[in-house]
Amino acid sequence: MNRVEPRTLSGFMELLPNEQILFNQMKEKIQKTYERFGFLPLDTPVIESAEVLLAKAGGETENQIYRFQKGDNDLALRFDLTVPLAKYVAKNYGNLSFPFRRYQIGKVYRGERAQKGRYREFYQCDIDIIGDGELDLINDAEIPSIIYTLFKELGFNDFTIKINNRKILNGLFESINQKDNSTEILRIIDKIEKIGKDAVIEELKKLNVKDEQINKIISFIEITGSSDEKIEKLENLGITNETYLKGINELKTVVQNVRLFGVPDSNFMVDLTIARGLDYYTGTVYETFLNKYRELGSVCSGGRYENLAEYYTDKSLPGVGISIGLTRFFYKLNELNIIKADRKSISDVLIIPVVEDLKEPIKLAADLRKIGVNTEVYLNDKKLKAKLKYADKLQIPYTIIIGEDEIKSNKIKVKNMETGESIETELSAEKIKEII
RNA sequence: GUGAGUAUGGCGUAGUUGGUUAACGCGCCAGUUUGUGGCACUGGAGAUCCUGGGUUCGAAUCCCAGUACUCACCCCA
Repeated sequence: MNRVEPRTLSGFMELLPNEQILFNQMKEKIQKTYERFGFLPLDTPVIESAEVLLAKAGGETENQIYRFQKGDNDLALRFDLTVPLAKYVAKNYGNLSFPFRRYQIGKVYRGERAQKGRYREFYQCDIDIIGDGELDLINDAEIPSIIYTLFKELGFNDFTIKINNRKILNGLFESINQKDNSTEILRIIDKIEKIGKDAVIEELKKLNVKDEQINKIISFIEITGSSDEKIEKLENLGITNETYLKGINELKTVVQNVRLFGVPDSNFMVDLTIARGLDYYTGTVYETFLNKYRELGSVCSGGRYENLAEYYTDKSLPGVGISIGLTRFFYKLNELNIIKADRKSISDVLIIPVVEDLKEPIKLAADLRKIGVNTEVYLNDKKLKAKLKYADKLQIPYTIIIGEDEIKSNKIKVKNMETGESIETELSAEKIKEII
């Protein structure tokens, strides 16, 4: 027989059971938190018509998208969850209630060269709030409170949600006549933490930005102090550009209201270097860092955009949202041993039959499941030793052996596999549940 | 798209002046121990040494090509 080597494509994550259990737990916590804030679930197809997915596109996105023909259809795999959302809202505009709050957790695809912690197929966990015509700025302030609740829920305390406003940066660029280069400059500024101040200056010089302008940009992003102090310093820079002033006002409002939503100052701050590479953000932008693990980069980011679905509808649909790249986040947490995948089974109990007639063991399992106990019956004809070894290897916490004696006497022993101790009780699901 | 590196049982690895039965750990199977797992001991199964070609009396080892994977850049989650 000509065997095919079993392999998984580069850039695609595949986990062992213990890791998958942990991954699913994280995914579930994220989902529960999103729902607690009233976000509605949404699931859209992984495959869309290329025309729809590439309505905007251009540049890198176009190069990285998986695109293929099936018959006469020109198809593509979604590369994020925002474009499908835009299509969905435009298509179902009449059936949705605005502001439309939706979450979506799903896989997206990017055909780029894989590298450490970077995948071609990965989960994004998105929330967005979409307004009809307008969306009040206070929504921008609620977002950090969701991030805050979420990371608390995931077991983190020492994290910082960094907040900035694109209008401030864009206004600054306008005021120094660098509006045309704004996307490029933003990208460079965004890298300051990684490459350092000097490298940023070098890159700006390559863009033919004048020294005087570079100095302005640098002294701007080097503004220090608390969130309120930074805002005050921005106001006192003497820049009169309209966009700039609007940005400051927005940022000020957001900061005040973030506090209203209960996020402590220890977990958020204004950071003027946060720019986000994506060019569709037009106002508030967010990035979240785990302070003890800065090397992870931003683990949750997003922002405000002026018009979600301009390529699909005339309706004006401003929105604000965030995304967590769960696959990468999980990979890195695991790599740094911040999380431990120590559960190898999801069974609470393994029932081990040592009789021919499986009626009683199967009935007991059904009874246990009915009252919420994850129960598994060992169904292969092996020696008792092998059956116990199975429970041991999967670290199933309890075992119950059922044979002729147990059925006759109506008494069983619940064995704690960690301590090795057994507790005798009645052959009844309720009694067993009390023990485990 | 650009650059560098790696490829040996299921997994992690050893294996260079080219030399005959490819080694070790983990895992797997069996036994010591016929209704009680983990520990220990004993034994066992399991390898187209990535693929194709070349050099050589002889290649896991040297050369060429291909493929895959990894890392970095670009970009991004």
